[in-house]
Amino acid sequence: MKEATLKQIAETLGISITTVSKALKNYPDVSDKTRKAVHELADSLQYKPNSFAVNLRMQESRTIGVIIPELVHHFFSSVIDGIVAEAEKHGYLVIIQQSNESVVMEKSQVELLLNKRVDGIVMSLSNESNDDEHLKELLRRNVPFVQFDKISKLLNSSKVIIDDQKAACEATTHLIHKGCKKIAHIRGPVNPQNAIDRFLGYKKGLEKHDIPFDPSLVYTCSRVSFEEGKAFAAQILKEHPDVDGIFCITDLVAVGVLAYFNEQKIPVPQQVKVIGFSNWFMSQVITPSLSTVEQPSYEMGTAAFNVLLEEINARKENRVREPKTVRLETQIIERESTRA
Amino acid sequence: MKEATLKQIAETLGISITTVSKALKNYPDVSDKTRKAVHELADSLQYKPNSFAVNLRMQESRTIGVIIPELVHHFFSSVIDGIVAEAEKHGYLVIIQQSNESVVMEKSQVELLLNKRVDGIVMSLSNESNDDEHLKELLRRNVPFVQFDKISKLLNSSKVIIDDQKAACEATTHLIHKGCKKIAHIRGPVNPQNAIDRFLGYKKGLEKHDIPFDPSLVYTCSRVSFEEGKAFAAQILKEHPDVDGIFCITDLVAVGVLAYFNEQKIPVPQQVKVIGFSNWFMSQVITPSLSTVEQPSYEMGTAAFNVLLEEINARKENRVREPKTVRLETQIIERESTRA
DNA sequence: ATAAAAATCGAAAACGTTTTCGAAAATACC
DNA sequence: GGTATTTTCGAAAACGTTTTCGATTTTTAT
Repeated sequence: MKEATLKQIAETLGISITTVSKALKNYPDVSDKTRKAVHELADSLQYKPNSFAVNLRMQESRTIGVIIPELVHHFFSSVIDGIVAEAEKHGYLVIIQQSNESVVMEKSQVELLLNKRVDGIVMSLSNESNDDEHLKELLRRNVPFVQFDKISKLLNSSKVIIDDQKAACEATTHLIHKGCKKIAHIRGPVNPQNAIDRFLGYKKGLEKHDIPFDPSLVYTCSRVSFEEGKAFAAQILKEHPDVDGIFCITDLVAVGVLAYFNEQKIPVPQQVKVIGFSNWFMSQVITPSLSTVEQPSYEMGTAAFNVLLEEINARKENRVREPKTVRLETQIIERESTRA
Repeated sequence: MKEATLKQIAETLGISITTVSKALKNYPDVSDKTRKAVHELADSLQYKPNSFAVNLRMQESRTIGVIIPELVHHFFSSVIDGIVAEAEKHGYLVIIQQSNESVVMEKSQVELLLNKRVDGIVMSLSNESNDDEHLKELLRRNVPFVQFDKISKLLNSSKVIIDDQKAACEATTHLIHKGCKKIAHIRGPVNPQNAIDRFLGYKKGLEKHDIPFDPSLVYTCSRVSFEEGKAFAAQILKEHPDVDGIFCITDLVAVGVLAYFNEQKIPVPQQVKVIGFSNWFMSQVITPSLSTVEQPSYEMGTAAFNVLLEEINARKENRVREPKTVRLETQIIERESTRA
């Protein structure tokens, strides 16, 4: 049994396709009688407009693409949650792609989404992304496009971000207020803008409180993993036994640090205080619970979709539109790992 | 600047659309000279076939839909990871939908995906799902469809699952082998098949070792949350102070239990041993680390896609195909929470 | 009654592709 | 040279919808 079409309905009712189409969309120029007849038949046949045809005719798919570095990740899955929920409200569907932190994948995925002619793209960059060419291409082709979280600062696109530098400065300040004198920073990889900004925020936090910046206290993750957190914790303890505070690029790393300290029976927060970033769910359930920076992930998702929607609509109406940047607020969450 | 089309290429080259199309697809009946010319022009114009038109013509979108109860969830995001990765290998894109554990949403999302005419649907049921009508409709309309994890057993569709009953029996047995005499079970909601099966497995595990089943030792979650885990831990301790083992429907709940025991300084595993289910990432980083049942989530995703793909191809070739059930292996992972 | 206005309908183009089938051109054969 | 064969090409239909614009019918006004 095939799907019902306008043609079928038209033929069985002895009217034209045009009229059927208009009847279903409640155009004013169709009589009540035929409108009703059409609706009834359509219902009984379970008629659904063929979206392939609608897409072709309307030149839109009501589908957007999202590219993120990693799916199994508390932050990113929360953002996607927000995007999908907001998209659904507006009748859009969401295609998910995962770059696995590789620019090559990222490029081929952008390509793929472009070929699929999605109405727009939301994207958080992979750590490798030093190459902007595929993103510039998006702008050149005037594809609705918004970056979030891990962005390319130079690229003149719409963005949804937090103020990483400010947040990191606040996190560092939090440690200082809790009495830390010698604070290490486990930072993210060199490329991503937010790793850079958080590092700068750490530095600024120190400077503000007249603590000299010591580059040997900065440890750089490559994979930003739990294991790296553990390893760096050990290294920090060996190289700087008097460290009394650690600010980590993200909660996952901080949890690694805590795990090592647990193993070694290093008392947290008494000997060392630890603060993470992003407020992963995990952070509130471990012992000791982890202080962190709340990053409104779900809201980033909804905001990203809404900015994208504006761009989509602008393009549809042939309006020019300046890229827009939405900056969301963060907040320090104090838990056991930094109690005085 | 508009996207290039076959027509454009045909006109500038002074040949027909047909020939351009064939040249690009390397049909044998086009001369080397024109083929080359077409390819060159197409490349320079960055021609990409309009997928809307291709979809309409070919009656397929190379896109599948996935409906899950919850996105921000270690298990489900891992499954999706697997689905997306496998789909990408085969040139398919994946649309994600989230039912938020509501049948109403689930129904409207099935509807939506059907209207979008995705090539197939992969789905894990919401806890509420007692109503099968929308799923039966999928089968009636012969839509390629596979269920995973939380399935409707009665529905004659393809499935990718684990043997929940066996796994739960093994988990219970594990506790018994570690010396537990009085084992409580925090079970999932009443509807989902896997909650039922895990409960049955628990019962069977007890019976096998001649431990009488005591219904008052079974606690039923409604939201399967961390908080519920904490609350039930307290309740168990009050109602059955001599409980020495707890088998939890999932790691999240088990982590709640551990959190409560940590607070109350109840020694785990000395006084009570705890085992969870699913091997969430969290479970290896908490203290004490949580014993659990490894559920191959990523593999469930890849398997689900591959089964779906078989169905899609069968339908394309008008073959009839019996629904297929893939059963994946589980494995007990012993950690600190059940050490003797 | 007729003319003007309003209501109702449908033909046709367009969206861009794929594929069938027959025609034309080029090559081969005798 | 003519015929048979192979290469190369293109017209046209089809996928199913939306929308413009003109035609027809009905209603209202005079």
